[in-house]
Amino acid sequence: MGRIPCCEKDNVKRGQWTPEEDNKLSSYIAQHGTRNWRLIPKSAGLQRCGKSCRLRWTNYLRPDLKHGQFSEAEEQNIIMLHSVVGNRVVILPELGGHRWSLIAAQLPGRTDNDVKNHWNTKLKKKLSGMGIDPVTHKPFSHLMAEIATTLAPPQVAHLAEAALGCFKDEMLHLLTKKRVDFQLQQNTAANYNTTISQDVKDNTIEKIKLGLSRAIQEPNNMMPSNKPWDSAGATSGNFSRVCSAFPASVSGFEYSPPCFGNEGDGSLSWNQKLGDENGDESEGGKETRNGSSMFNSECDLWDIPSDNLMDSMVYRSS
DNA sequence: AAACCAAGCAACCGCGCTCGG
DNA sequence: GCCGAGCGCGGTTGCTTGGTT
Repeated sequence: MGRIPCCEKDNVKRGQWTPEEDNKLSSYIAQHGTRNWRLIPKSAGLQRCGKSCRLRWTNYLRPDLKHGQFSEAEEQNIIMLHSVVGNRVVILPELGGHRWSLIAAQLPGRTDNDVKNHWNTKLKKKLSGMGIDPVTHKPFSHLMAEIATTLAPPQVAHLAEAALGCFKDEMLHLLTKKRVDFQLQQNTAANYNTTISQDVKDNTIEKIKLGLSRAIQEPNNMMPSNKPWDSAGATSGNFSRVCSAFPASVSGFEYSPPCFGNEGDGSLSWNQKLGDENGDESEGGKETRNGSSMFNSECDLWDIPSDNLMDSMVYRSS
């Protein structure tokens, strides 16, 4: 019981659109509108599937579309809106839309495909790099602490070890690729104004690796030695010490997206606790600082209560 | 200079919903 | 109420491009 295909695939061209095809489609739609997508390709003289024409029009040819880079304000909007609607995909149809289309509706000239691609390729990584889970918009350290409260004491130790293992690769990648380069730049500019040898670079990488391996190999230092694990709070607190083993770029801030409130006080701040030792000038630090300014800018979207936001979105999209 | 790799983007696919007959 | 066509959505794929080795 297969679904009827939207067109005969044999006679249909696929892949990249040519400028001629774009012109044909644009001029046809300008004259006749987008009444019936199945008929459009035939009438416009295109060997394309109607669905393909619709996609090309809605994602690329529509005259009101904005092409090019996303601005920082747009990125703020996407992140903030995603934190509100990102986990509500099930109930969104009741609100008259789906996740990406709802978000795109708040960004004039951007399509859902644009927003989705930008999220998947850039923003997810950006948040991850800041130590924030792009799905829940909570700091990884908070998530780990939450999980830890549900586990028995021995499992917490294993979790911590596993977490360190999971983050190790990511952190090594970030640190060795970005931080080292940045440190090298700093050293070069500030101190010596000379070319750093490959030996120094390798040495720095080795130091970072060593630090991470130590963190993994010495779980006892992070765990209480003789206290009973009698309460969830204690477990969570202990786990935060485990989390403190992560570099500042991962665990050194508090993040409170609007959709989750702030566990009591309701403030919506993003408080970067900048370390005062060696890691301060790292790329990671820079990135988090950008994040900080990002969420405390003049138009501070984090200060919009989520309910107001949803109201406004439903109102505007209806 | 060539090969390889990763990121970004455009396009495709399949599923679910809506609406008209 | 049922059925099928059409549309829209999210997930995924594959091509292109730029950077690195």
